[in-house]
Amino acid sequence: MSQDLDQVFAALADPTRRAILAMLLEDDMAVTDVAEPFEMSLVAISKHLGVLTAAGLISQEKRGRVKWCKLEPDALRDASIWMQGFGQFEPVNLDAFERFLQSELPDAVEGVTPQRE
Amino acid sequence: MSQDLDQVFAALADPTRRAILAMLLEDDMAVTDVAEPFEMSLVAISKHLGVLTAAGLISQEKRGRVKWCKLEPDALRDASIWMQGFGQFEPVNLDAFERFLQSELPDAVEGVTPQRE
DNA sequence: TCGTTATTTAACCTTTGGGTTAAGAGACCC
DNA sequence: GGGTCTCTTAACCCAAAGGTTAAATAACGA
Repeated sequence: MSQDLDQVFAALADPTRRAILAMLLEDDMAVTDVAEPFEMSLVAISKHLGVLTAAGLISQEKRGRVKWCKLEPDALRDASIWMQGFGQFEPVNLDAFERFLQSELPDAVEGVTPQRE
Repeated sequence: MSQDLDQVFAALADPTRRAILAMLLEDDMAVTDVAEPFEMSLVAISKHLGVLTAAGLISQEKRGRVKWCKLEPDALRDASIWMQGFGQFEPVNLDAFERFLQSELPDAVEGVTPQRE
């Protein structure tokens, strides 16, 4: 479905959301912990997580009072296939990927919302 | 750069723009010809082309009074690499890609902006 | 030079997106 | 039960996105 791609690409268009996905690549996380490194309210992060969930990029499971966020990389499959139709891109160049992570992981979040002090 | 990815993914999030890219996969086209199959104004298409150009996904070259639009698939490379970091996706499954094209090419544009008569 | 074709700019409108704060709902602990 | 922790909902704000029509620009063809 075309609107699935809409949602996936739109979700990926935000640097905060991409950073969240990169964090979840390491491990499942609770909402509060996801929010911790960002310079924005928990509510904002909660909304971002809602967008990611709607796009199918993560799933959220509530256990007790904490809601666990889990990466669902399969949601990227269709988008990836779509893009590959435009050209043969590297067979998983992990080095290049690492560089992206460097520029998008929590540490780099200050770059996203530049604020001194 | 993180904002490059912002622009690329944001550009891809719109079905009209993805349809345009799919059209350009076949051949370079003039702005008017790109606009022809869509049920929206030429101005709107011109703006979409501006977004695609800003994202680097196409280039536009003016020859005489017509501006030619050309696909620049390399712009997808970084985005593709980013996504592949989340999983090994099919080594270019062209069948799957064809299906996407079917659902996004001009004929399917009515599905995008559903309007009878 | 004049009308036509190709495209953009300007001005506008409405919806969506990303953020805020304040209040609410559940689950936990004592 | 009362306080606390986790997360969402509600109400709001502002900027950006996607569309419109009307007017401007620029190249062509006669």
